[in-house]
Amino acid sequence: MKTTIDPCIDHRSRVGAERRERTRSRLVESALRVFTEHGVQTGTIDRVIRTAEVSRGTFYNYFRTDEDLYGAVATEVGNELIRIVNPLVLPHADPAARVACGIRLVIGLARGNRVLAEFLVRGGPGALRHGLMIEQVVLRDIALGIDSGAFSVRDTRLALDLLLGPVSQAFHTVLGDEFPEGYAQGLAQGVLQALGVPQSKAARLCAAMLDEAVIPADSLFCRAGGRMVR
Amino acid sequence: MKTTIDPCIDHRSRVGAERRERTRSRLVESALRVFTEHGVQTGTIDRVIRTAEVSRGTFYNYFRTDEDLYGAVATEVGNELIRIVNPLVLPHADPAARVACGIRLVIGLARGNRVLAEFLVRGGPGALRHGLMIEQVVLRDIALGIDSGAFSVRDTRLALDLLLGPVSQAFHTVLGDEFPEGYAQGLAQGVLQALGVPQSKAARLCAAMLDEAVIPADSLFCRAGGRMVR
Amino acid sequence: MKTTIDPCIDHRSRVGAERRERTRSRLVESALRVFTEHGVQTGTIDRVIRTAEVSRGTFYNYFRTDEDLYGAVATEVGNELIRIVNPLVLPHADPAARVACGIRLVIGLARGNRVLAEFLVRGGPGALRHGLMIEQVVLRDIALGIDSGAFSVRDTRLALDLLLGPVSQAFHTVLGDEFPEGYAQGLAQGVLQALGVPQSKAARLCAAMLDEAVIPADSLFCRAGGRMVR
Amino acid sequence: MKTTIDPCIDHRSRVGAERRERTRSRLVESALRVFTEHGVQTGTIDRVIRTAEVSRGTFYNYFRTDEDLYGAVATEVGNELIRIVNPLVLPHADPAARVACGIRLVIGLARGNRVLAEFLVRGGPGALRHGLMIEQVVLRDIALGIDSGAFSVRDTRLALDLLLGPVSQAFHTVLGDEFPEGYAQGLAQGVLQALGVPQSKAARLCAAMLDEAVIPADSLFCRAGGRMVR
DNA sequence: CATGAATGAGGGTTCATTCAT
DNA sequence: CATGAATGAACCCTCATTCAT
Repeated sequence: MKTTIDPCIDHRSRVGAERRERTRSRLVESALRVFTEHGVQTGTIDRVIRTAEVSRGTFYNYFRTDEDLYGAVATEVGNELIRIVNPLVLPHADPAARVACGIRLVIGLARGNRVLAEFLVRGGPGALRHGLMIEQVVLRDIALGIDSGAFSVRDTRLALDLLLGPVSQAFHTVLGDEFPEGYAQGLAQGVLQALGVPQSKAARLCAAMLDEAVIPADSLFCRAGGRMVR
Repeated sequence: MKTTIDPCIDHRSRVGAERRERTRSRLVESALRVFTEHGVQTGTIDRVIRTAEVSRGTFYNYFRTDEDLYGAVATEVGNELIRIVNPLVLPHADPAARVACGIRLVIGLARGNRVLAEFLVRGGPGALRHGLMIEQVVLRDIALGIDSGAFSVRDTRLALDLLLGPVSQAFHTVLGDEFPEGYAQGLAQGVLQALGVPQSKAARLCAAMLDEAVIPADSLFCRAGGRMVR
Repeated sequence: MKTTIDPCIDHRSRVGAERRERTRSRLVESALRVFTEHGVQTGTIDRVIRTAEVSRGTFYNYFRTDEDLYGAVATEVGNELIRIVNPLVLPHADPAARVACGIRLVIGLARGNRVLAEFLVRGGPGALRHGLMIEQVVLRDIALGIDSGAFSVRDTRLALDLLLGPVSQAFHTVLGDEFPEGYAQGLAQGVLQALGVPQSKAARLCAAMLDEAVIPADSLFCRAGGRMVR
Repeated sequence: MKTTIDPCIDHRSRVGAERRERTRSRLVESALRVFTEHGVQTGTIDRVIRTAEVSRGTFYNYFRTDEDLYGAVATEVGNELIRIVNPLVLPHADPAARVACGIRLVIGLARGNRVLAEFLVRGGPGALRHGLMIEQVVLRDIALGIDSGAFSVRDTRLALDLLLGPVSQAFHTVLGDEFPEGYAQGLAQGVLQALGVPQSKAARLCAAMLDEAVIPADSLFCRAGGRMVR
């Protein structure tokens, strides 16, 4: 009605939007923590709102159902992974190098941050399918490898299974008691060979020095309480 | 006088034991069917007893909790798998051949019987750990391959992840819409290569003719309602 | 700005707290009624929530188990008894007079309000031990009587058994078909004599006029549906 | 049909009757043990048949419901009490002496045999009402005392409450941690005084020497596993 | 938007009792 | 009579979701 109050509304709505975003983040963080500690199962919401110190009603202002929440967390986890790993993978031109690098980095991250590993394990095989990580990154490099002749596999689907399968198992191993020396390199090498990269090249690529990925202190994984291990 | 009673008692207890065994089987079958159709989640018991046409109380005469039931089913599924696949794998002396054969057979079985595939997918990664299958069969052949030098992988754990990971993903693919031509052979070949078998040998082994495994009509998988597909 | 929010919050939380208190009261009342009519046994919760016209979930927002509920009711019953009887007992300086007065009043109350009698009988001997009644009132007067030489009993435990035992039986009698003329006085006199008060004094004290205790209309006992008898 | 088989039938039926009686006894014993250890509550029958090493069906050949069983046990406990106590009470001509003697003996028995005390406590106040003990023995002596002028109480019902009340509490005390010196005599004396026996006479009667009641080794109480204490 | 009391469908478990063998 | 598998009504309890304030 009065144009003079516009800036005021603007201010209010901007403040409100920020508030809203902060609350949402708190919920996602708390949910990740809860999934990590208790798995994806019944009783989640109670724990989440207690962890986030938010009321029940507030929760439902942000997520309509618990699956909605799960999807949001999985998506953000995927995006965060990309944000951390992608910059370190992209410099490599060779698709095989990219895959090797990506696998080793992800396993390294999971080792250093149990929150991540737990979530991927607890969430089941579906956890990796949410968000955009798979689509954007893995498929991109697989396609590149097939097209360039670096991989001898012919089928995209098959390649995906040969890659994600071992990585998925790796998360289990990461959480287990014993973590064999050179496991990450070995796994990456195995995957490359499975895709058709010659053993010698695979071995060489996986033995290469690797800058360890570093999780930013303000990352979702850290905010969700992941204590750095090792 | 005394001896005339014995057979009577024997008869009674034998009849009782048989009845008991039949009921237990009905429950396990029904549970497998339910897991298959609805996944491993809440609400299981109700559905199982309805499917088995058995009272609530009867259920608890056999299984103390739903996890107990799940364990029983997983164990029996594993045992049944061994019973079917093992005889066809054992004739091969070469560990690589065994692995190739085993993988292809299992995928074939899963294709032919959705009950099996669904259960393995729905049950999550844990489903394969129950029972004795892994211990007895897979580890046996992996150890054989490592010891004989057929595989170049050094670590058992690593080898296991490189093998079970892709197979696990394969079950997903089996249930999906598209099943690429030559997928099973491709996957087996990939696994062999991952384990360090030279590409040429891997390709040859996986292209070999293979007697399709046949599921006995009285098998748990069939009793549980698996419609044969293709 | 800030201060204008506070009253709002205050208001909300006050309304919430009141509502909560009302619901809790409804549950306790209903429970007392149920214990009274059906005894303390299995099947309580269902009946309570039906009587209180409250959902199952609501019940568990207030009491974690049925024993929890029982404890709450017993405690409140005890407290209510004290609240009613104590003011009439305290004016007496003589411990023997206090005991006589207390016993007669309680029996009178039980006669006038079956809810009370039923609960004390159904709840078993443990019902009287909850809350603070015994500790605060009975033991206080017994100790007084022993110390002042009014009672010849020496042991507190013994005195308690000689007092609570007959009173406990009295509740049964109150609920029975026949209630002998002068029963309450007789019982009180017997207890005093048991404690060592001379027969003549005991008789005199128990024959004294007694203002009947009156149960406030808003008392738990009335709210729980006790129809006044006689 | 044939008269010649009569003796045979007789023999068979006699043997059968004995068998039957033995099984019934086993069940009653087991039930007493179970009531003693777990109280009178749900889950009884399972425990009883397991203790008696008898099948479910057999149980129902002897008792139609669980209350039926409880009644049988209470009755037998009462009868056994009479069988042990009565012979030691009857020699006394004075009703006051009889009551004093009876109370002291019963408390002594309960002290020496926890099975007895537990059952009487667990079973609630109703336990003493079953069977014939009360009718035959207690009432007999109370009537005697009133008629002879030994007791000044006038009402039978009142006298019963003044007697059974304290005894009932005594069972609780017997099971408690501390058992005051001279408790049994004190309680008996208190009861006598309550009934109107002069303090001096009551004190004298309760201080008299007392042959301790001895529980026959083949008594129900012993067979039910009561370890003798003290 | 925040709050938290209330909801109630949904699931799990027990146990007295029946009944075919 | 003995047996024990089967029954199912009756309970207890949880938790995702709604809604008045």
